[in-house]
Amino acid sequence: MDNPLALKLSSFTDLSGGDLAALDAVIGTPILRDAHSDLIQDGERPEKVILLLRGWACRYKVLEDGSKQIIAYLVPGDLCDPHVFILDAMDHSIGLLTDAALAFISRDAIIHLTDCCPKIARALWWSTLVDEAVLRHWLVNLGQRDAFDRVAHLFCELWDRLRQVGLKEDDELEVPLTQEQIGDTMALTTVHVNRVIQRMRTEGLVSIKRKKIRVHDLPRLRELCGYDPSYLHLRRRSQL
Amino acid sequence: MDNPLALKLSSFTDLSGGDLAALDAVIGTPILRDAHSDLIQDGERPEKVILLLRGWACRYKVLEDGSKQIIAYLVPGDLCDPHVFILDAMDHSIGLLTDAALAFISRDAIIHLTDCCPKIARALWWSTLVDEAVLRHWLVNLGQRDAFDRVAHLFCELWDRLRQVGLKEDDELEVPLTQEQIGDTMALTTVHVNRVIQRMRTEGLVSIKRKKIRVHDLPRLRELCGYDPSYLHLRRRSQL
DNA sequence: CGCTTCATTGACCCAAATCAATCTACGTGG
DNA sequence: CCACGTAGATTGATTTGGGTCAATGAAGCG
Repeated sequence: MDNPLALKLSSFTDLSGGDLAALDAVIGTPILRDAHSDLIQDGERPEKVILLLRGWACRYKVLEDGSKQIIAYLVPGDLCDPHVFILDAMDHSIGLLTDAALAFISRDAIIHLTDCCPKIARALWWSTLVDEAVLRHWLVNLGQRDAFDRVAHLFCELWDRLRQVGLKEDDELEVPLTQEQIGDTMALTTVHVNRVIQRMRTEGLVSIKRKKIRVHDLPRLRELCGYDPSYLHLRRRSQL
Repeated sequence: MDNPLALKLSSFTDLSGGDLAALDAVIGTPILRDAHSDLIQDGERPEKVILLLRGWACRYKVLEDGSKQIIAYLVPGDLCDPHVFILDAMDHSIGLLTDAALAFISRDAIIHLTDCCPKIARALWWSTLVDEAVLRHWLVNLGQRDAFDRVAHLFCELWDRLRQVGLKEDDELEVPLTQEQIGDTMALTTVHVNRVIQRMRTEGLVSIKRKKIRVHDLPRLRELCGYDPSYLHLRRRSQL
């Protein structure tokens, strides 16, 4: 299966052949975009739903004083706001962190998809609820945890999310983020992110290869920061 | 109109008489509960959707080390997670901050309501998207703003949300929260919240009457903290 | 080879935390 | 009616995690 959305939704529900075909149909020809371009900007009115097929993106908000907060990461298989048409205008931007392949899905196609395939509708709901749970978890991170635990939690979460869409077969995680981006995510300065990662490195938890951070020792990282992945709701509700 | 949910949804869409009747029907006899009790706890599986009719509640998460983060406030008219049945278990708790009146709505009643009344279904969707926008805004607050601005933003938001459900006719806002609760919300210690509020008091922005904080000078508070309420999406999308 | 983008390091600073008392207003039982 | 207990608000002294500022590497690239 090379449709990361289908793969992600499958981790929640059993999709039929028809469901899978419907999910493939909405994608069409992938559109390629370069890193650092914005998919949609704060204040714009979205006309399409964006599905990320390859690469990484993020939601972010820039304040008047120039400070920036990354609000969420989008990885392959993530669909931004299937029901965003209801609102008037975006209250944040979505930008690409890497080169990416995208599918732009029209409002009508989304409506058709959910009307035809109740399982998909339900699975998209689930996905939306998980996105919200992740947001709540980030809020708890920023509010209550120190710098080390914040960064460690981020790595643990990305590990689990990438594994869910089949992008992690090995036992290492490669993080394609600059230390500045990690800082904008966890509300730390580049300098401090660097010091945290230094510490992780001297403790043998991560290493740097070609400017990319690699996480080796996930079990110990999890234990050190008290990570509990239940908020990702990776298991489906038993009776469904 | 004494149904705060109907009032809230009306601010987004025009509800018919039938819609209003349907919304009244799901409420039934309000249930009274005392402050400080939990409506649902972390790890439990919700069986009913909770509608808050009177009083204040909050979502919160307690960490292993005992620290607590308030994740959201629920005020009259707020419905928690209309689609929470999809998930396996709660990843946070919901507790009452004041004495309250509630309606517990069954899963079937929610499904019936949304199946019969497409306008209500859409308005509930809108409400869910606004909740998520508020959460994103809080994340930006915790990550990028200093103590004064965080507390000021909270007051401004509560002002707008209460006005939306008809609980604010005068030009003052009474905040029924302890300084400790404000601290747990904005990730500050009680001591520091107190100092921030002292400052607001000496600058004539708020006052304390009978242990309740009262906000007088909203315009200046808004200006001082750079508050922009667009994230609450109080205006409906024009063409709907 | 010179840019440019990231990563790294050191010296110093500050907003907010911590610790530790008070103070105040209620509410309650006697 | 009052002494007492308790939750919450205040205040002061001190500490600290992380920020700020300012260079210095180091790798990739046109």
